Amino acid sequence: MAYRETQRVRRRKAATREQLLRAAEARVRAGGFAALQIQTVAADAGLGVGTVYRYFRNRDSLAAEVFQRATEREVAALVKALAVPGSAITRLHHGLSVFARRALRAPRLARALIADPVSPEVEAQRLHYRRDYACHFRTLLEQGMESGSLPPQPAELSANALVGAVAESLAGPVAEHENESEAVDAVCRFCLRAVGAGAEIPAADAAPSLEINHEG
Amino acid sequence: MAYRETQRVRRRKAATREQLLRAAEARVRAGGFAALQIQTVAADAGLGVGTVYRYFRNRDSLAAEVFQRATEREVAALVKALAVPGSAITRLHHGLSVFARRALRAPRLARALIADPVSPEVEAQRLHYRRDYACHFRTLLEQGMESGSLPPQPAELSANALVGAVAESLAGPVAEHENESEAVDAVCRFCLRAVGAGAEIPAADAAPSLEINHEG
Amino acid sequence: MAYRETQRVRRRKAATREQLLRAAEARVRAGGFAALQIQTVAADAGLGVGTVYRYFRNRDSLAAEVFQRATEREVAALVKALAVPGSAITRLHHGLSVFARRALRAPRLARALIADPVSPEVEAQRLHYRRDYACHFRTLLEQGMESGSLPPQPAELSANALVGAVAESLAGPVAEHENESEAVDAVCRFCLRAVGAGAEIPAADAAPSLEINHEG
Amino acid sequence: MAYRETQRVRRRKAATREQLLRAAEARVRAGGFAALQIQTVAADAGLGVGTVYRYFRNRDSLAAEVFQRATEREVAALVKALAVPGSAITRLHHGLSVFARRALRAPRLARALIADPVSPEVEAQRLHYRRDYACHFRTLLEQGMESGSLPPQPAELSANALVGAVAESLAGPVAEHENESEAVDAVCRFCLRAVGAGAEIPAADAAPSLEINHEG
DNA sequence: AATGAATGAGACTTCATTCAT
DNA sequence: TATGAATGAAGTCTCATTCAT
Repeated sequence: MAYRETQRVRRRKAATREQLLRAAEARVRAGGFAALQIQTVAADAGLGVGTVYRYFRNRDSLAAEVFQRATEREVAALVKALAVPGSAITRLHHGLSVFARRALRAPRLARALIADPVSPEVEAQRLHYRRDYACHFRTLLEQGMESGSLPPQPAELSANALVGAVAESLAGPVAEHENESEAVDAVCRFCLRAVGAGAEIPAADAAPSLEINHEG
Repeated sequence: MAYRETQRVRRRKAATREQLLRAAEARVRAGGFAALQIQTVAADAGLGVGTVYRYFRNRDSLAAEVFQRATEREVAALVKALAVPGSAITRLHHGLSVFARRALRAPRLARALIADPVSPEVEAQRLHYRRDYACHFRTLLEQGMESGSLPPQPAELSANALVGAVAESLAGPVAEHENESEAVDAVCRFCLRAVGAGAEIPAADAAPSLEINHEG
Repeated sequence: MAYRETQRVRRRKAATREQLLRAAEARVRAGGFAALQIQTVAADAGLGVGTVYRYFRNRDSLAAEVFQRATEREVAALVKALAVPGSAITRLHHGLSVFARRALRAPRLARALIADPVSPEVEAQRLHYRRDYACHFRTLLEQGMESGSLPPQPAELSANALVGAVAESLAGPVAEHENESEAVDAVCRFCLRAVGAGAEIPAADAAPSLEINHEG
Repeated sequence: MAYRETQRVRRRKAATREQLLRAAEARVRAGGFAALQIQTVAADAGLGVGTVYRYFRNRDSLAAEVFQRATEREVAALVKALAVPGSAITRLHHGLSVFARRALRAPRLARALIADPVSPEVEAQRLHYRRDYACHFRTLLEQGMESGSLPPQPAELSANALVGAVAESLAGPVAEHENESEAVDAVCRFCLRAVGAGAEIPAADAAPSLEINHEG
């Protein structure tokens, strides 16, 4: 009756890891990366401190994985949003809209991913994933420039500026808005104008209205 | 005699306070608010730790004042930049250009003021001063809208978006640029288009070229 | 059938125990008793940590047994070396030579057995086995004294001093030697003189040259 | 009334440092370097944990200094003992006698200095100081060899062997002795014979009888 | 019987703050 | 008034041991 890593155990382990990551992300979501503390996370997950170290080499590794997962989720949501038919500008609009909405719903998390001071290990993740993220905006911008529908501009810088504009206005520490939808619309218009697509901004009532699934 | 003594003392106290604030800001400039540590600051200023507590109630108070002074300096620089003759858009352009350049020269400080996680006490300062800061952009935007040279838009949100766009693209953790002047120009154009002044963007060689005095 | 089953099981259990002890000793050999960690040993042996506790009550028990086996092996090697024909001094020379060579080949292990700080449980083992070990030297010394070929001396103390002299000079933390054989010879001469057999030291080329089998 | 580091404060600081080093050494003296724990030492010294770190960079630094001081004291005692008039052998005898007595009085400390496993930082100290220590024995041995009163032998190895012989027989984990003076005498004789000075060993009642001051 | 996931006591270290000088 | 010595709460990480599977 030798020990076998049963299906059940494996599932439980995966669940524990998941639990830890969820607890960790919940903390980050509420208080940024400074709030990701081993003891707290362990307690939140209903586990012992030592257990955390069975699943993650150290605090930074846990933080890096929280970062990675959250960012990948954002990237996935963006990619999905961009997968609509239409011109580069239309798709950019969709992407911005989704990004904006998500930032609005989880502002502290958005800031954490975009601007929180983090350890070098996590910073590396940031560089990696942000490049990935910005890349999608960049590609659209380049398409738009090629087709002549967007004026020439440094795509990389514009992409970062878009991220900054949305994040700061909707999820920044001083952000404030009465009506969420209006804020999203306004930021989208701001961004589209910013990249030079102002003329083609659809009417407000034609704005993309996608459902958002924050766990997706 | 007694009076002069008092005055001399008062002057010395002011100088000590100044020293501490300078040392503290230098740290923030290099490593954000996390780098503002009492012992380090005291040592940098050539003073004792206890002395810090004679001039500031606690670490947060010191941080708040560093924050305040730095922001006030930024506001002053902005106000000065906006004090040029010309249309709202021209002045906005000047303001953005100055803001961008300053962010570029002191990126870590810019991030610290705009996005670093801080204690509630400092966060209050942020709210106060950022409102002040954005107000100047807002006023110009409102003027532009009134005169019809800018399309209608929520001024507050646009102002924040401008700050975010500049900060993230020039001073953000992923910011990267080969040529500083070009980056500044590009961001300015991005911003002017964003607020709807795209058509009136001056040629690059007509861009405002102001000297910057970082201590000013 | 049932009997053979039992025997097979018994053999397997013995093999597992052996595996653990081997892995544990390997660690001690490399890093002393501090390097004997349950998790490491289990992993090295390709077994689970829980399994370790099936075969040993706790860490100290495992350490004690590692200690015992290693010391017994040393004692056996010594006894074998002493089982040569010849005078007490000749045999002592053989013994020292073997001891020295073994210490030289496994210095960290030698230090672990002789000097590493260990738990009281293991310390008890040390006392027991070291007495056993020294006993053989002691016996020879006493024979030598009786026969008049060695001057009177407290045999127990001399025996310990011999162990210390060899261990420290060949396996001590500051030990250093260019040529192993010469070092062994030199220590042997040192020891023989120490016990008062200086005059009878054989020429270097007549030194005993025994094969050493470290697993034996 | 500017703060001045008064004589009194300076003295108190020195006293605190001393207190910490004493407490630390006391622990080492009782339980080896493993017993040198920050919390324990702080408590023993009647100080807070943080205070330890005002005086020592970290645990290893404290350990290194304990090591250094203790070893320097041993070296000094040895040097003083060797500063008697007489032949190399006479002086060697004095030195061994002092070394032996000190090892006997503080056996755990002696073992800690000579054989305890320590961090690389402390190990470096060991190498440095042991070389220093052995050097004195070595010099005498070399003098003896030159003058023909000692047979040729590798001085370095002999010196280490002397240290090992004394330490193991008097301070080793298995050391045991009814009469301290006799043990010291016996070891000295053992050592003198070992280096080839057997014939010149003074009568037991002519053995050097130096006072020992362990704090000296 | 074997396993390894879970545990938590215990060690180290940092840094804001206090207080005697 | 200025100082910096002293403090200890809080955070990270390790590793022997237990226990459900």
